[in-house]
Amino acid sequence: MRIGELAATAAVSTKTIRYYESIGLVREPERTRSGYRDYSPAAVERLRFIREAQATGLTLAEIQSVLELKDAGAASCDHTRRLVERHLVDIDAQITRLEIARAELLDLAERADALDPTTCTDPNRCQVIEGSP
Amino acid sequence: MRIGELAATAAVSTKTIRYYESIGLVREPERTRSGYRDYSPAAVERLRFIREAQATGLTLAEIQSVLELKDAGAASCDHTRRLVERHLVDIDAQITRLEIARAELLDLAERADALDPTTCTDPNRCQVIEGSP
DNA sequence: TGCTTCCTTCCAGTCGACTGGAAGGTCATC
DNA sequence: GATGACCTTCCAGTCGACTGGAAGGAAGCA
Repeated sequence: MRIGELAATAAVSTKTIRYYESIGLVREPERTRSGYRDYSPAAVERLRFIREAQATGLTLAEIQSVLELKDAGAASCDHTRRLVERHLVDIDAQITRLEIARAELLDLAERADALDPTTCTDPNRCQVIEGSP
Repeated sequence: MRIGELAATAAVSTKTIRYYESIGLVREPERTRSGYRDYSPAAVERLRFIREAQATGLTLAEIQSVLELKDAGAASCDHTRRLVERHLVDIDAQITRLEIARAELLDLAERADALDPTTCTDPNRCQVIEGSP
């Protein structure tokens, strides 16, 4: 199948497929005599795999390292598991950062509610943001 | 004071200060006869304000809109509060996304633990990532 | 033959917040 | 007058995952 059909089937853009090819995430397909990319049905699976892995938060670089092992025929479960675990640590760190930011923002919002806006006139001071405990 | 001293005092780089000036976040300072930037002590406060606002998760564009109101002498508490509240909604959405991703990853990790790696040999399938319930 | 739709390559831009580096000017100190 | 620290401007690059657009070739149909 040509790139347009693959794109429609896998619900990605043709641009994205060519981009994936350019970074080595999908292999170069056969070409028709006129130079069009000609994909096998397996390409749909590969794109689906990439999208699923992406949905779990893996970056394209991480997905690529899984795919390379898969392509080499290696038992990739172990590698994938390590990647997944590393990513889990990252996600936990991100969540922690966001929760800290969230608490700070809540604090600001409450302080803003408690303040009289007419007293907030010093152009070099904003009582909402400044003056944290 | 010159840019190096300001940078050291406010714990930012000179590059960052010039960048902030280029996007209008800090005003153009006076210049010495030789063309060096010459800052008033108030610049330290402004940078400190920017860094604090940034630490609460506001983007530079958002900080700029607060600063513009402050510079205009307007009562900015109300505007700040709205920005803060909007950002709170964003953060909650981000946290939710991350928690979903986290649950998926945990699931993957458990599945990986339960699998026998020697059965993961089909180069087009990875039992860890695929076959989600 | 013309029209449309699809395909090709290649280059450049997006977002956010900087950072690096080149080429050259200025100031204080030895 | 030489050295070194500091300053100037300007241009380009980073990261990640694409997206836009130009210029031109190919396939199918009336």
